Amino acid sequence: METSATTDEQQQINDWIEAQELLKRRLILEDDFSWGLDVEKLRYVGGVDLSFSKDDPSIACAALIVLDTITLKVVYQDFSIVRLHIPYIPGFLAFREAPVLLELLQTMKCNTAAHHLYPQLLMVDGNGFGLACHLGVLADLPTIGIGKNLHHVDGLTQSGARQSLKAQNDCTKNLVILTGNSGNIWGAAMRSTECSLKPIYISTGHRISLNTAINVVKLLCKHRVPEPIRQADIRSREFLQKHPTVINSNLPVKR
DNA sequence: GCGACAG
DNA sequence: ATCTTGTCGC
Repeated sequence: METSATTDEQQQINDWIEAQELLKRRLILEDDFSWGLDVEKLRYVGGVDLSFSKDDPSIACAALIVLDTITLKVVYQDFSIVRLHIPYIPGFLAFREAPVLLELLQTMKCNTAAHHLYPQLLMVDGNGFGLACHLGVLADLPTIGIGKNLHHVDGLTQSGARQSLKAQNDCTKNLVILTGNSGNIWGAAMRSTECSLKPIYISTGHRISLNTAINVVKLLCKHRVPEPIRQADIRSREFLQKHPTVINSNLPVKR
């Protein structure tokens, strides 16, 4: 029995790996949108995040917020409290968090009153090469991944990234491109605020180049974490505290 | 083979 | 992700 359970889990992982391979083929790694870095044209940027209940770690509040790039104010927000059935496994975060977030996006798209605020670009917490790519392809949106930590991949490590930042001769540079052992560029580590030693990790999700992603992040960094992500983080946590028992059961439930 | 490992 | 106080500074 135990061996069959293990086999099922392994099969699950294999399915996920295959799904990721298919998604990877659909990725667009260059700028694919009509707006430039002009805030008059890039007006609405979204941010998504999940907060978890301290009592029951399977209960989460997902948030989608949209920010006006000119005022840096929140112009739209929506939340969904759900019970997650898929565990957190490093490397497979998207399979746990993407479904709720896609649903929040879909709800907004169908809402005629809010439709004009639908984000032109989405910032996702986590590293781009995981959740942000996943969401970008499935929602067909330009996405940027913002990690507060680095998921170790292709020989990259958090301490290595920090050393690279520190080792730079040019003191004015607070950004380092992260190239893995394979030669692939995975993203960038950036000190987004003068007073923050700890960098954030920026990476490409979908339909955007790393260079543009970095510039958009700089544009929206009032604090260490860019504002769309920060607001999604703050507000999802706050919503969960205010509505601790209202669980959305409209997600697929295991039977 | 083992460990490291986004949220 | 979550558990957590005070404290320093603009």
